Amino acid sequence: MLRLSTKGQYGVRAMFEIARGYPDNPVTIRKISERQDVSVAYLEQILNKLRKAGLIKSVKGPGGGYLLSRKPDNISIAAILNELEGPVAITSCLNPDEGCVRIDSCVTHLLWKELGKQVEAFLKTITLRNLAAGDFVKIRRRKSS
Amino acid sequence: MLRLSTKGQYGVRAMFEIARGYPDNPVTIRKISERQDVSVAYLEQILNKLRKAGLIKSVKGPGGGYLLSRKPDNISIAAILNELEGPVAITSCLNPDEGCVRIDSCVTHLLWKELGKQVEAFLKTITLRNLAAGDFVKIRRRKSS
DNA sequence: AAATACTTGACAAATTCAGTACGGTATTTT
DNA sequence: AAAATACCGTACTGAATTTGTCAAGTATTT
Repeated sequence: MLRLSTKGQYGVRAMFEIARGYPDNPVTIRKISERQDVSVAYLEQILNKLRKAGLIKSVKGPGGGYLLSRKPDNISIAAILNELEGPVAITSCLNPDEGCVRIDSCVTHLLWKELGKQVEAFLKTITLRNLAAGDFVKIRRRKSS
Repeated sequence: MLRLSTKGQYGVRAMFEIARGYPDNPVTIRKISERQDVSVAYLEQILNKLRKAGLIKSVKGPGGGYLLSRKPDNISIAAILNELEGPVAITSCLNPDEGCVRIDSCVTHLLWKELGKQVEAFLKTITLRNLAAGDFVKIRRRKSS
């Protein structure tokens, strides 16, 4: 359950590759494709979205490719996934675009909302730099009510 | 992103209704259907799985219905969703049944694994009793590395 | 001018989801 | 015993989503 689409997965991996060229060594789509084993055509769709979102910028011509727009420790996994898959929404009625007819009577509404918040918070704490270094934030649980 | 299927959602809501009859007041499918606005036929599929998993038991005949097998504070949301949707697996390669060909080279493997663990841990702390009472565990974040 | 790269939109096969339909079986009440 | 009530199980299907591919551009540098 709770699976992420391939677009999101590939997107993060692509960003990781682009981060390797930071700050001024453009990485071509072809290189990303080879290293991460994803087709060039599919990557184009993904990178296009990320570029429009301002997370990366492109340099044309020979020697060109993609570059990070910001520092690796300033780009979170949450930011990447948000562009490719939209915000975390455990249920469709939690999606801002849709709406919930039975919020008041729904006993689970708050539960899913809270879960979504937890996930989002976690993904916000992980940046491309953390990813490259392999160090993730550990969370300590504690009852509060 | 990260949406839960309706089976999981309806399953939790159905369990909530059954919990209302705890400890010895069987709740019929029809009642659950009316209260939660889910078709009887669809609920049958869902409750069947939960019964086989031992979370609920059924009483036949007039006056019959479904009962919780254990105390409400001993049934977690994680347990319910696990039966209906399988374990949390952010990526298909984290599903125990499948497998990952590129674990070693995959930079994101640990990230998704960690996220899955966090989600699972959260859902384990919430029980049907918490759900009925509306009190959820709050988590406090803290850097550890 | 050629080579290299990025850009865009349409399209389609495959998979998953959400739910229905139907034909049972078991138990209790009258 | 029969009727009523309730659960059990499989098969099927229409719709939506996912996961890509394909084709035909446009832009920039050497």
